Amino acid sequence: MDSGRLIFDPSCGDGNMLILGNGGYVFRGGRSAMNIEEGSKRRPFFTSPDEFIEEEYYDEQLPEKKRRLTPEQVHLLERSFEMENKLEPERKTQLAKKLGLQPRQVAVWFQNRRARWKTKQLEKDFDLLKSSYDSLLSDYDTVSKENDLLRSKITMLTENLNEKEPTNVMTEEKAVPATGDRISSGSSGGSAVMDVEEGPQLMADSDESYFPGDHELRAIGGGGGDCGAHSEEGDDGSDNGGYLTDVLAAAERRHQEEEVQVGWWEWSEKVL
DNA sequence: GTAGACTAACGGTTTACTTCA
DNA sequence: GTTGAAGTAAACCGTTAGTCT
Repeated sequence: MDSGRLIFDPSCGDGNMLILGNGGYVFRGGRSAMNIEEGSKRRPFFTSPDEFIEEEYYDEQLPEKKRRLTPEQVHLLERSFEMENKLEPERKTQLAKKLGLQPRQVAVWFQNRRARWKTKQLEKDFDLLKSSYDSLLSDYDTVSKENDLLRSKITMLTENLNEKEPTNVMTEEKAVPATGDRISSGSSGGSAVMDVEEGPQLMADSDESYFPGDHELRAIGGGGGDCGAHSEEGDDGSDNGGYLTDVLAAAERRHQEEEVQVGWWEWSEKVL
């Protein structure tokens, strides 16, 4: 950065050292210099470049305390910052001239302004993520409740079915489409079959934490197959689009990689 | 009088670029 | 022409300290 070269400025009668950085100057040789003068005099940092150059004023100013920029100076700097938050040397010089500031001051102002902007931006991003997370959580609650409802429906319907057809309804192993048809034909909830297909994961993990991490994904993924249930109609358990769906799909894929698949019937036999 | 927020300015570090051997 | 060291300038970061409410 400001390579901080120390030079002796002959224009200063009192032999104060100036620190040169970026071709600019800083009129104090360090923080201790700030205490030399008590802050009884109130005047703008530099009202104009001419005043700065003027030796008498300059000498008077040397041990000056920190001064706030005037509203006009800040306004102009802000406008300039809005146009472009990086400062090319030429623009810096122009601004400095216009504002009656040192180029170094303009550079510092931009630096601090970028830092403030970044902080604000981080706060915004945080709020955005938080609201996204809250909404996801609320979606999950909804889906979870709906899934519970559908599960109890299926339990009820399956019991009814078993009572009516006690023969080997449950014996066929790889007949998910057929069973799906069968069950959905017996109820209004065609989605129930698709939803419950992933049931074991929900059963296993539904009490897991909502917080980020593998467990969360798996917990959400547990309701995962029920992306469809998320929609009000809950018809087909597929492709609702949106972030939630993506997350659930990803969790589902991950889950499939990690765990042995359990067929619907196998699971239903255990659970129901 | 004081605590806390804001902000001008600093020093250190990193990075990109230029110059030169 | 290429390469590595040295120099320079600017950005970023964390911090300090004056100002203001």
